[in-house]
Amino acid sequence: MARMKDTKKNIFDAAVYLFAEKGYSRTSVKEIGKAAGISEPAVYRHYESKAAILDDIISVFGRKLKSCILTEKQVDKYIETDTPRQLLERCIGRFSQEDTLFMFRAYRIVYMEHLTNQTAADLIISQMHDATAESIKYVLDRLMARGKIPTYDAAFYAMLWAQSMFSGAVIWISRYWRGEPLEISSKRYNAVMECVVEMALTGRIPG
Amino acid sequence: MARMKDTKKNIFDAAVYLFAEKGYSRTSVKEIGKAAGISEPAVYRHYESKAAILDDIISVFGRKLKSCILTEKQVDKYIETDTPRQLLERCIGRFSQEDTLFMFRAYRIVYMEHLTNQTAADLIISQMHDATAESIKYVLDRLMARGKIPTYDAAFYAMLWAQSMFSGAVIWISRYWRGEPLEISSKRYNAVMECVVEMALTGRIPG
Amino acid sequence: MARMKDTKKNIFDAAVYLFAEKGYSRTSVKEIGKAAGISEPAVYRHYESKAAILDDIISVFGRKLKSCILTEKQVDKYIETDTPRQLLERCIGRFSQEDTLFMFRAYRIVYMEHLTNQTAADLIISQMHDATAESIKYVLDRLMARGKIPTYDAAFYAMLWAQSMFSGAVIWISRYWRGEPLEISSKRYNAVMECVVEMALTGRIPG
Amino acid sequence: MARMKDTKKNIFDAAVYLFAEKGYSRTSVKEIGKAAGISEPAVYRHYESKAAILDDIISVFGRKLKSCILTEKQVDKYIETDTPRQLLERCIGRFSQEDTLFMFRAYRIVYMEHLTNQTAADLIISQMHDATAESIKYVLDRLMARGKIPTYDAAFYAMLWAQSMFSGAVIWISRYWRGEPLEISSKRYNAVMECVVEMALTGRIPG
DNA sequence: GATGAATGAGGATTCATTCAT
DNA sequence: AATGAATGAATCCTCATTCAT
Repeated sequence: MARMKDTKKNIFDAAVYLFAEKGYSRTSVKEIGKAAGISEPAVYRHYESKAAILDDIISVFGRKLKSCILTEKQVDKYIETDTPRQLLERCIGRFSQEDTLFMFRAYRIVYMEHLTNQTAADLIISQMHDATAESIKYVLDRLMARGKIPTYDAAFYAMLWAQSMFSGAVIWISRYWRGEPLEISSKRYNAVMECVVEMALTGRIPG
Repeated sequence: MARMKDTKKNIFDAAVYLFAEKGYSRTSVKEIGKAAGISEPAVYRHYESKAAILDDIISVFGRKLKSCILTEKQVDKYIETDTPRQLLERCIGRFSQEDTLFMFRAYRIVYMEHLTNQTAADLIISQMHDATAESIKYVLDRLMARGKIPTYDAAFYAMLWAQSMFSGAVIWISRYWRGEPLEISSKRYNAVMECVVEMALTGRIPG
Repeated sequence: MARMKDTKKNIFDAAVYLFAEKGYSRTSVKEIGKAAGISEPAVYRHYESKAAILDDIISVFGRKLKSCILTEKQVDKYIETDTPRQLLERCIGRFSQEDTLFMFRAYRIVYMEHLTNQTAADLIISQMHDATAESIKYVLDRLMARGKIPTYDAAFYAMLWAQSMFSGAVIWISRYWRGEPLEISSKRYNAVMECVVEMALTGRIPG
Repeated sequence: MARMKDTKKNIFDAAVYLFAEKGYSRTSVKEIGKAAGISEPAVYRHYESKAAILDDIISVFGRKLKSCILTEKQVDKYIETDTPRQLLERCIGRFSQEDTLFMFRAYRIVYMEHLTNQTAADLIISQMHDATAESIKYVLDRLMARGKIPTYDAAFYAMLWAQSMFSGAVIWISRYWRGEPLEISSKRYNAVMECVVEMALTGRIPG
């Protein structure tokens, strides 16, 4: 039924909003219900527990995040047609416009919880960090093999890149939450990432 | 009275341990009291509220952190005697042996709370990130001015460096908390930082 | 409609099973519905409330129980053809094979609830205990009048008999519920009842 | 501190009263607190959980009950000085005046819960029933060995006796709860037990 | 006739904090 | 200076029941 799906979506959205705003443990199920336009117990029709909502959020976040990381197959395909710069820019990982707000909030949630939530921790370390670094390393290796970029320690640079993305995202989000206009935070973040790409292309610090 | 100071120290230490282990909101004042060897209400003799303990921890953390960032004065002094590599390695920011465990835990706490705690957020963004980047930029600028290192975009590289330190610390701590032996996490972190220094010296990605 | 009757029967059976297994108040209407293969609100089509289901169970149980107690008419009939032992064995009260499981469970339910449920309490005291004792007393009186068994205090012995049946049933059921094989519990119970009959016949404790 | 012990005693007493009156699951912690003159959370200062209160009640009940069952040592001692009737009357198991009300209520509680509470079930079956029967069998055996009572199947009669006590207690309590004056219920119970003793002495049904 | 959705009332339990001692 | 006791508020969650569809 459309109704049910709507309500579940409302709960999900409300929880994403509230968890991001106040933190998981500071948000009560009652508030979630209220924000979703239903009563507290009604929440339990759709989610087994408060924790289940968080799990759902984390898992959706993880899935969307994963889809931003280039697979080897994708790299193999794009490398044939993209310029090196185009290919590397694909690695910066941008979310579709419509997902941005969700990702934004989910990022924050996962961040807050990752030190006490196993799944969130795995997500950040394994997926956001390690998988991203691996994917970038693959791209760099392929470009080096084809002589498209200078040769250097791809593993190290991939890790630096991943850390920069990771860390940049946190800083960027935090600034935004503290009131900095989105465009400015965003611009800062992008400026750094541009340089990161530049460095990958030339093998040297720009400037 | 010495006794009182001891007790306050015990509360502080107990809170650091517990907040790091379970998170601020999942730790009860009762537990803190118990771990400090006193009763729950006794905690209120020394701290006005639970939040006051957190504030204290964050502020101590901030102070210690700040002392790791080189001031311009210090840079001006060291630059006369250190080799470039020595000077840059001072920027990596290591804590004295005896503070390591505290910093370790406080890092975690500040991290968990920084998205809902203004002070913690300021600390991370302004101090850990911006101040660190600024300090490094100053070092790079001075070294470039003296022709000791190649010329490149010092502002960008300082930011990359700061992000790497910042992000590395998170990953490193998380891995440790998830059970990875300290030496391994630590070695990974150091390896990356070595490369960061190397890059600063040569202006190019190593390898 | 046959369908409707079936559904009601399903609800009844499911409730008997669940109430016996977990107790009335620990069983939710949802569970009953689920076990009956229907939805929660559908239960209310057939029973006004949860309590109404319990009432139904107790009343069915009471009816079946009553049919096990010999009426004076029956006694007057059987006494002409049965041996004293045969007649007394009729008083032990056995359920038809097909009802055993239901009685078993209902016994348990009535037992659990009889201290807070008026109907159940009446059932146990008036019917199970008093009516049984009365019926047995009638049998003993008739047998004594005919000189078939020795003369003794029939009222007292009938009460002892009833108590033994009653108490034996509880113990027997409890042992079974705790995992003792049915045959063993059953054998123990029957052994005692055999002796009870023997005593009634001889007027003395056997052995 | 006297205060604490008082409060815990109050909680205990309130719980005994309420559990007996309404059943364990129909009684809320709030009610217990109120009846004990404290707030709901204060109950948790003294008992870990609602279940812990029940456990305490059952355990106290069990202890008092046990002290009513004659040990072999006691039997060996009393047999030297008591008349057979005196010794057998010791087996009927009476509680001290001051404990009567508690035992009364606890009996009811244990009864209600014994079908879903392991400890209560063990208590009833192992202790109330089996241990009582064993103790009585020991007494009968000793009296027979000394030729003080006729020889008969002591095991069977001990079980009959135990069942009668057990069942009698339930009936007696239920009648009382339903409004029958205590003296009448009590007199009925005692009358039956007198006959039980008489039978044990003579080996035949009295009257 | 049946069900998905919803809810008000209430359940056990935890917690930060206060206060009398 | 320290604590045992107590509490109001809030938390997550369950349940019997109703109602629109």
